[in-house]
Amino acid sequence: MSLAYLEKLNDRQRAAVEHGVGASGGGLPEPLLIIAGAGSGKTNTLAHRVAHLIVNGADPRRILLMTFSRRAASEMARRVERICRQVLGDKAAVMTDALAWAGTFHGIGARLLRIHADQIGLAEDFTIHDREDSADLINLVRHELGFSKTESRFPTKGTCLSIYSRVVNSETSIAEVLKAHYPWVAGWEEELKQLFAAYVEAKQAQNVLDYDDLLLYWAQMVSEPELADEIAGRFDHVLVDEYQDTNRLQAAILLALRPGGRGLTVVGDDAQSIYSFRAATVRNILDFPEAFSPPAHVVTLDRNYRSTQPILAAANAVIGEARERFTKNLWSDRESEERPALVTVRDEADQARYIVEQVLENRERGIALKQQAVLFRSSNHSSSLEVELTRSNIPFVKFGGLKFLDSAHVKDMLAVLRFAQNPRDRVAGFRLLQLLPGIGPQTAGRILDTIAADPEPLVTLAEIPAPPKSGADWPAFLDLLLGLRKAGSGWPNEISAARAWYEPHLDRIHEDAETRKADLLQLEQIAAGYANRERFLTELTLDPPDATSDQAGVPLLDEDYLILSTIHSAKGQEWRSVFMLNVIDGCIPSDLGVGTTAEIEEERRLLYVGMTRTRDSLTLVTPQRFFTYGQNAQGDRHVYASRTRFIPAPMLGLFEAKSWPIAPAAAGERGTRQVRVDVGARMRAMWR
DNA sequence: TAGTCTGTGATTTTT
DNA sequence: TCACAGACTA
Repeated sequence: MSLAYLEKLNDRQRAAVEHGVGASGGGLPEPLLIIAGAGSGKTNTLAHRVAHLIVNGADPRRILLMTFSRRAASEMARRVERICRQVLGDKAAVMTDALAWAGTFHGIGARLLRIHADQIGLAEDFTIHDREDSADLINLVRHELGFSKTESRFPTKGTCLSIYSRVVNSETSIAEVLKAHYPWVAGWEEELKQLFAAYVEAKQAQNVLDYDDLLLYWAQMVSEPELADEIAGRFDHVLVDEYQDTNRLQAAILLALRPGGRGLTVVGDDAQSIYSFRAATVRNILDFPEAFSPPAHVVTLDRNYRSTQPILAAANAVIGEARERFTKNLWSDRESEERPALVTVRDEADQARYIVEQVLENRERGIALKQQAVLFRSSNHSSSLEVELTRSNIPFVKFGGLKFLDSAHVKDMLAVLRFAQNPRDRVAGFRLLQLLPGIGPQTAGRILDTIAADPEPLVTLAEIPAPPKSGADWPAFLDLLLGLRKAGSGWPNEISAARAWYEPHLDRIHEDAETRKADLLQLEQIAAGYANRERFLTELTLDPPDATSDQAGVPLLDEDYLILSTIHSAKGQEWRSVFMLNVIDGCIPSDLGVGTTAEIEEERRLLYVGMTRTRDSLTLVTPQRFFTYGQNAQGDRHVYASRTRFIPAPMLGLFEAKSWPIAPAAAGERGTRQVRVDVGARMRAMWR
């Protein structure tokens, strides 16, 4: 048997791949922690480990592989197959197809819950609420409890949900969460407790789970010894990627799945921990070794294969200022003369023009648009760039921020399907009923109340008298729902039926119905890719399409387009050329994230994550003026921005400072002041 | 029920 | 500023 694939790894990677595999005694490997710096071949190492396990006889059906996104999971599966093929030949495809338990924590949780639903008193056809749905349900409960009419304002639905979610995911008390993260809400602790209790009851009555429930129910299942044996017994090896971004609840699940740690491998980089707002805690990865006895084996990968040395030098310097840090500096033997650029521009408009110019120049030099990315802290930072790109006919795809699924018409369509799937889902029903003319919140609520008691609510729905003003729309509505519920027409025909019913209502409700219809067609195409309605709803909620494009529809794979992405969504990716927007105080770190030192530290890591995404060229742009929208009492204004505090003056030598536009040559002798206003050009421009 | 008006709170990142 | 919630009116 040839193990040539191991030859291509460096010593550390190889140690991580081989740890405990085929050990004498034949038991499962001792727990392993791989600290993998940015660009150190982390994905590749993990894929090799999985492949190595399979090649050495591990049963792929009994390997649980958890990644932070489904895209990462399928990428991993692809690599595993490629490696296995070198040894196993054509058998590899069969083996890696059996790698069925690869996905996100939430996705795997949903699957296990459906399998064991019966044993934990859950109806198997539960539907899953996304954040918005959860917030809507909290809102309904909030009204019922009368908290919407209090003297001083009760926190909004979104805030309530965030608090709830943090309490659950961090396994702490409301009081602690309020004190640490929501001090201005501290007076509402009792009411919040009531609200959450009622929220939990509502979810159960309606047979719905929210994101947090997928983890929470899973954790509950595995804390019950008998069920724990059954579930943990499904797996021999459990491997977790991006472990620095897991929370306490997820750690608890892992520990319950592999109590002694045998067979457990986790990979991560504490310097890239950027999800604490989701209750992720870097302690998980730091405390991992000592959670076991003997402590877990640790392998550190610090050789970077991605970026050039000058880029790493700058990134190392930025993370070097961190108050706590556990990973070593990254190193690379990719020499380069080119330091990362720190470019000063006048304002956001110039920033956009500069990016467009540079992107096009890069493309002239043979770097495809897809190999270039523009990163930013917050989704709205790219808006002026998006305008400029559209003007210049540069196609782009944006990751992060507002989603396709958030638009009202898409949610309406999904509500139809969800209500048919689970007629006890009140949020879906509430939304759906109000689409009919003559039915508002009052009537909708009453109808839902009457049918709620019935085990098959749609039967009652068909029997109750039609609401007075709904006219001919009522029977059509019933026909649709009953038809869908019987699942007579099959998938994906069901979604066509739903769309046929919905479109007239869409025309009535929205002015811009035509553009919205295009989205619905797209939704229908996406739907065709799933086996049935339940799978479609579940997977769309757990793994929503995360990109929006300037053009309608998802761009074809062979088209070239520029990547725009939030730094968070850029995790794990790499490009040949990376631009970062608004590298100024107020954006990175965000004004909102400077409350505590822990928050500031996370913002620093965010900059680090962004900088380490690139292979060849890195450009940080700092506009001198930045427009803020009314967050301050004064309202709308622009501020004179300064370079981010994470790149203090002593660090400037690691960068190539430039300003743009380049001052005309005639003025060159007079020294190099950065601000230069071409008044003449402005005068001329007035008349053009 | 549906549309308009007013006052207040909020800010970002995502499964 | 903007978005949203609640109140008021036709």
